[in-house]
Amino acid sequence: MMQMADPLRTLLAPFEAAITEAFGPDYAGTDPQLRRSQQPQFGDYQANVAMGLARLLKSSPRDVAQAIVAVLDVGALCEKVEVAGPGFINLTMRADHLAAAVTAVAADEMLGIAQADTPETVVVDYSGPNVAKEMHVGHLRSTVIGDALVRTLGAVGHRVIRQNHLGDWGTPFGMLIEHLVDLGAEAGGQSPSIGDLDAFYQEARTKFEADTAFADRARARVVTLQGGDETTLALWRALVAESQRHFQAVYERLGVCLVPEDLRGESFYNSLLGETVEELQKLGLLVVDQGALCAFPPGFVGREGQPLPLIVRKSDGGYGYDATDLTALRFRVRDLDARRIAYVVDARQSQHFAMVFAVAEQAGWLDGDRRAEHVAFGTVLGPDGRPFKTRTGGTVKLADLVEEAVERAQAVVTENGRELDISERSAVAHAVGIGALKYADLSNDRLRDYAFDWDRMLSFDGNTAPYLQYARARICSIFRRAGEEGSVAGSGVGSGAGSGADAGAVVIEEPTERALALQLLAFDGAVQQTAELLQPHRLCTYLFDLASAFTTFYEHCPILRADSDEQRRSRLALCDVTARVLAHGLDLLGIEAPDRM
RNA sequence: GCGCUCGUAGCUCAACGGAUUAGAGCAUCUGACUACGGAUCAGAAGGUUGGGGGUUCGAAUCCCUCCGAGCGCGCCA
Repeated sequence: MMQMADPLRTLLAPFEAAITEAFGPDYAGTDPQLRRSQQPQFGDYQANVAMGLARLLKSSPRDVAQAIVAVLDVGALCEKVEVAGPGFINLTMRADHLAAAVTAVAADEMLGIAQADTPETVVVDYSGPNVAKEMHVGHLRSTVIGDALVRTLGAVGHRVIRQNHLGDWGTPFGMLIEHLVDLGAEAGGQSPSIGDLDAFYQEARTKFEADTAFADRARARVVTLQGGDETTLALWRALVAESQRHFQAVYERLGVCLVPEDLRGESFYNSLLGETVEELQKLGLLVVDQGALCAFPPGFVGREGQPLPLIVRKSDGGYGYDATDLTALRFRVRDLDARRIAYVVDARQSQHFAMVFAVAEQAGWLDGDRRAEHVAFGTVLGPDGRPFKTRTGGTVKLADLVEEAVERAQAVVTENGRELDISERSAVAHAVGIGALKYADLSNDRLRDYAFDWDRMLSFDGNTAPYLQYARARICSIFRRAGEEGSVAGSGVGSGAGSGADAGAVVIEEPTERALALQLLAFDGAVQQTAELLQPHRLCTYLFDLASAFTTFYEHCPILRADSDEQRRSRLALCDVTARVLAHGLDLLGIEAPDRM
């Protein structure tokens, strides 16, 4: 375990000790409320605890702050500690300590990311496409946000279980299977390639609505499917397999972690639905209402003010998604032993999940130790401020979106890329296009709707993936140059990050070096916050600020032409850590960082 | 009708209940280069944080209310 690098962590213990010493054991464990200072004039960090504490102590905030500072032992860390304003404690770090802390980060494979004291099993439910339908822009957010959370939660030491809640069961499959039969699948024994999944779905739907005989067959087919008829199941499996090939192709193109083993579709829970009903019934949580078996979680009312049910079993004896979601939650708690379950699903389903979670709490599946969270997100909007559609008003297919992103990136890279051969140019276009697409989604607060804009997301200026990738590529270029100058044999750019072969001990002298160091040390905090709040945009903001801090440093501080060899090696070390943090941070977002662009 | 979410600079977005001056990026205007990658940097201008109350030493943030936008609200998922 590396020593703590982030001063916000290092300062914690001295502050807690000082608070206890100043005010007695009753105040042990008081949060000192340490923060980065917003402005340089207020130091590097500040503690805001005095204002709140003054209220409890019936004292003035400044006196409380003074009392803490009087016994605060941070001489090895800080060069200045002062009480300011209403009672802020402003801390200015010693340059040698910052330098040592950055050096510690450089020596750490995790770049300062602390591992959870008590690792938890976290289930992340994301992507969730529907069989026989192509993934569309609506699946982009769930897939991209979920994947970033999977990576980030894993990075802080949790055991992450991915669950792709495939829509592979239910009433639509009657018509889909009948349509498949009409196409001759049953006779030939070989499933036809579905090709255009959406067209297939639409054809089935059209027939279902126009042809009553077909509709009757479809409804009957649902019953035989759920009854376990082998012939029907074979057709269903063919349908699912064909769809899975499509999904997996998109996942691989998009570079998300999901693999076939992560698929746990609705059909999986079919055999467990009865147990769920039984258990809820024993607990006395179910009542029959209008022929359906319902749970009525308290506090939810419908249009007429009547209690709103979760329909655990429909009046026709079948099961809907209320039952499936309850069963899936129970399975995740009981069989997967989840402590935390994150549902990365559209915000429009918030009431549904609130009700599912409420019933799960009544059933004792969730409690203080086991929590479920709806990681809700808003809609992707087009230029008109309405949900993003194609020019003809159709849904935007995810696969098309991905290809267009790569094509547009290809054009930009071709225009600007230097010394890149064809194959490298293509790889860079892929990294930039996919990165831009993902970053545009991740960099906004997920709860808000966001406006989709190709030009903005692919710009090299502003809070975009290309800007971050470019900042890192420039650093790689410095190391290539350093290598060419022959100062250190074998100095090159590693695949994952910059190379530190030419780097030495960090020395902090210039203000821009100091600002960069402070930002580098905040990586851990940004990652922890992202994992705790499940908000990837926090990591995006951090990385953008880091890239900005780097370019400022880069403008002000000559690196290869530094005044001394020691200074040069120190600055190369800062470059190296910056490149590695950028690459690692982007990787946590599921974004590649090419060495050259 | 009830409920959920959102409302911050011309545009796109940040901001853990904290500091005189609410931050960035686009766009606009000024500057700086034969460059450690100009796919850059420095600076200016631009906001009664939708309106109004309240809590607090301190509010964009918490509470109430009104206005506006979006989305939900019984057997589809």
